[in-house]
Amino acid sequence: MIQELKNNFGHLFEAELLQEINQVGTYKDVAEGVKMMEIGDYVRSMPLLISGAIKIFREDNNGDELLLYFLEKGDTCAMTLTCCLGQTKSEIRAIAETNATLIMVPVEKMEIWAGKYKSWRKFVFESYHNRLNEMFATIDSIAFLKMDERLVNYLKEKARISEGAIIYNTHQEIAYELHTSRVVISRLLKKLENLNKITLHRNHIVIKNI
Amino acid sequence: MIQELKNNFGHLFEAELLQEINQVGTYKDVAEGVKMMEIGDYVRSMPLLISGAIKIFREDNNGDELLLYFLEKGDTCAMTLTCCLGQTKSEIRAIAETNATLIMVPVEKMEIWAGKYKSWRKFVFESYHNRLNEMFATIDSIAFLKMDERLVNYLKEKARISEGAIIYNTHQEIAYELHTSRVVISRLLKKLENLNKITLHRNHIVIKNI
DNA sequence: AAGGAATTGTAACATTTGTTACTCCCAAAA
DNA sequence: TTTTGGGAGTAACAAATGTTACAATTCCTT
Repeated sequence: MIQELKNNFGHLFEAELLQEINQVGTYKDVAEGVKMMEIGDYVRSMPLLISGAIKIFREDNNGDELLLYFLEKGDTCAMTLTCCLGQTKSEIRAIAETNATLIMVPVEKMEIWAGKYKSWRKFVFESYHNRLNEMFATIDSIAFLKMDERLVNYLKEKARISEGAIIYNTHQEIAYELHTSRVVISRLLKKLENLNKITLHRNHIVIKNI
Repeated sequence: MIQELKNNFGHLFEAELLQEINQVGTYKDVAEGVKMMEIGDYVRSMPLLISGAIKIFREDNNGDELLLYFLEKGDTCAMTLTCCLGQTKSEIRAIAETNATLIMVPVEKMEIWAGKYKSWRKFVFESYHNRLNEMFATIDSIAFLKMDERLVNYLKEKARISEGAIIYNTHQEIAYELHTSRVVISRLLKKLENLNKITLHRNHIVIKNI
């Protein structure tokens, strides 16, 4: 038994299902920055995230992109879940935000286990539920908040994900993820620095008090 | 057997499941404008939509609201699906956009059928998939489009839903659903009228060519 | 018919966000 | 050491959206 499997999913799945996952699943390491799924891709296996974080993007026809949410330990990809069954293409892009480890499960198992294991159904439904809620949060953010508030939320979330007070991003990168321009981000970050909430450095930002 | 059940879901579900739905489900009529679910509500039964349309709203702490998407014939509510299992509260508000008819199924059945019927699992997964895609479309709209384009999309969708070229809404109502102000909507509608795409009237809008 | 409320049109202005342009600074490469 | 390129700061301006105010019209109620 892969120990990480038991550690991260042991409380969710019964022993028999854990055994099955262990047999058919393959362990996989992904380095920070690696693109794990592209818009239009077909999905052949389902990832169970053991450690690290994955960021999920949406992109429009002009190549403008927007960060939707992060996947973390214990999560799975909602896109995969339905793409397998419906044979449809991915609507999102997935990039490793940090180094990540995951277990890949062949898609055929998904439907089989859904009929066989109640705990698996529960896991899948809850995954959907979580993803829907993340989407609601994203919509709230872009619909109801102004850019300065969105930026603060972004910084908080990044700090939480990376488990530290330093965010290693350029202003340009932040601008892409929030779908705005570098100048706007620089402007707002400077305001936050003047409010003594952060300090700015080349290539990184230190969170002090936001 | 309720005839509408067979007509709308007969191609999705096997005979045995249809029988079960028929036995435990209750037929329900909802008049246009009626609020069917409020944010914070607990959900006790699952609706299968037979006819009409239901609009789904998100609202922030200040009472600002935003139209997310419409449910139509053959759809069900994704919120219900997870709220039942997880015993969590609704994150959305549902209002009948037109007169609607639906079949209400007790929540207990959902999980039972998910173990028993492959067609039910397929239906539930596809419902989630459809809802996620609606959410993506909503996010695209508010993140990447300007208000004039959002308004055009809104008018198209409304016309499609109501199956006619006349939209019975005031500018104020449209403003609420798109989360902007009445003046902005009046301004943009007037532009569309000048482009000969619509004609404006008190309490309704005629779509000509958009 | 008169009064009042709701709906729409429109001007003027404020705010937010996006764009362009230029500078300086830092770090890595030559 | 010098060069080069990316990152960041900032001003000036443009565009989109939001706000306030008021007038005109229509419809409903009295």
